Amino acid sequence: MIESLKNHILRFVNPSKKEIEDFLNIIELENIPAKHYILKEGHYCNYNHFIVKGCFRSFFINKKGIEKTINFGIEDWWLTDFDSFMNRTQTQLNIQATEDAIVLKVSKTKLDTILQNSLEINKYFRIILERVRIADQRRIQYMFNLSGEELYNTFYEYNPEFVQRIPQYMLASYLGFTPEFLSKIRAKKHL
Amino acid sequence: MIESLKNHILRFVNPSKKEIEDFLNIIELENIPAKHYILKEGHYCNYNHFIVKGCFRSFFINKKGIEKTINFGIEDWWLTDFDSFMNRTQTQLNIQATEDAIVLKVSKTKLDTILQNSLEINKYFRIILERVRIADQRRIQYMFNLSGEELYNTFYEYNPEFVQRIPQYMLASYLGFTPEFLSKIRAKKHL
DNA sequence: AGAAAAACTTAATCTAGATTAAGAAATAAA
DNA sequence: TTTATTTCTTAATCTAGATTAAGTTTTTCT
Repeated sequence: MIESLKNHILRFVNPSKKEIEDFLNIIELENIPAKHYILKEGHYCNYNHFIVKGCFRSFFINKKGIEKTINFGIEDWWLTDFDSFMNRTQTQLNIQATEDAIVLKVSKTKLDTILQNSLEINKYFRIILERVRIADQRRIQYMFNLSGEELYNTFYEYNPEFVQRIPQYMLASYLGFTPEFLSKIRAKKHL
Repeated sequence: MIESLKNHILRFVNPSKKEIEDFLNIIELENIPAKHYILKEGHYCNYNHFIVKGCFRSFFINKKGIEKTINFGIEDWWLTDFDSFMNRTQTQLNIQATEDAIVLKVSKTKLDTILQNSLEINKYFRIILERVRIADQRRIQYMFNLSGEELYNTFYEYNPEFVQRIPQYMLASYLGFTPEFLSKIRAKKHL
């Protein structure tokens, strides 16, 4: 189980045996059944989660009471609310498993002790965050540049298997429009 | 000049004298007159820029030929196109000074040699990127949740002085709507 | 100071996507 | 294998913001 995280780390950096063992020692394994939450609005986000298996969505509830999905996470992704995690504030986010899942989680306090001294683990998270930044920027760029229909087509093109994996209304929300509109787009595509 | 970067680093991490000197030694100073570019579409982004003074915007040109501002940067911010910087790809972005500016820039190759060995500089950039991630997530959340008018009011509330500093059409573009619509919002506010 | 360029405003018209509502399919649960 | 719950579709109506176009104000340059 923990091998998948180890492999992920070794794809990016070259820690010593001790360095990686120290890190892996603070990791906790958790099974999350579908629909269960690993973070709920109003709570403090004390963990960063590495997804071994399964799929999650993070969403918040807007003033009209509608759920807005702002991110998905699948295998080999880290998932947390950095704002709450770093600044020790109450989160506005919910993070929910969309299918049965397995995560490796690390608490803020334990992670901090590792990051205090480990060059390679710092590198690892720096590199992960650089990649996240690229993805975020690309997403913002797409949101500005593309119509709803184009957003869907682009997403489908790059993530065809993932589209099957989640309910349509979640994808609609992630792309920034209503499920009704997504239905309309799909109807148009099929004839 | 380089003091401002030094101070910024010391706000987040505690490098040894040698560690910070080694880093500062690879930094180059550059003056950028208003309207000049530090990055142009189609080029390779070989530098990360720390803004000592002035203001920049990064934008791309969409298919309709319209400039879309996706970020601003002011004093004490790092500015680059990470996608191009990390992946050595041609950038789609333009980064332009909106006023006379001074930057400290560091090349990818030199930065890499520092990041190879320096714990504290890795920490520094990791922390910066965590903060950037928080800002990006918040921005995405706002874009989904708020109407154009609310986006403007929120931005104005948190950055009143900055609104004066840039042309309105750039702000409109950054917020995701047209300058005409921003004019309408402002007209409504004033009576 | 005067001309040119850049930035901003106003108003009429148009459209992508939201909203509302009701029914149909598909999944899950009992 | 029936019932309940969740998800998806269709269609009519509505609206925030885009587009177009023309005029005005402000800034920059010579």
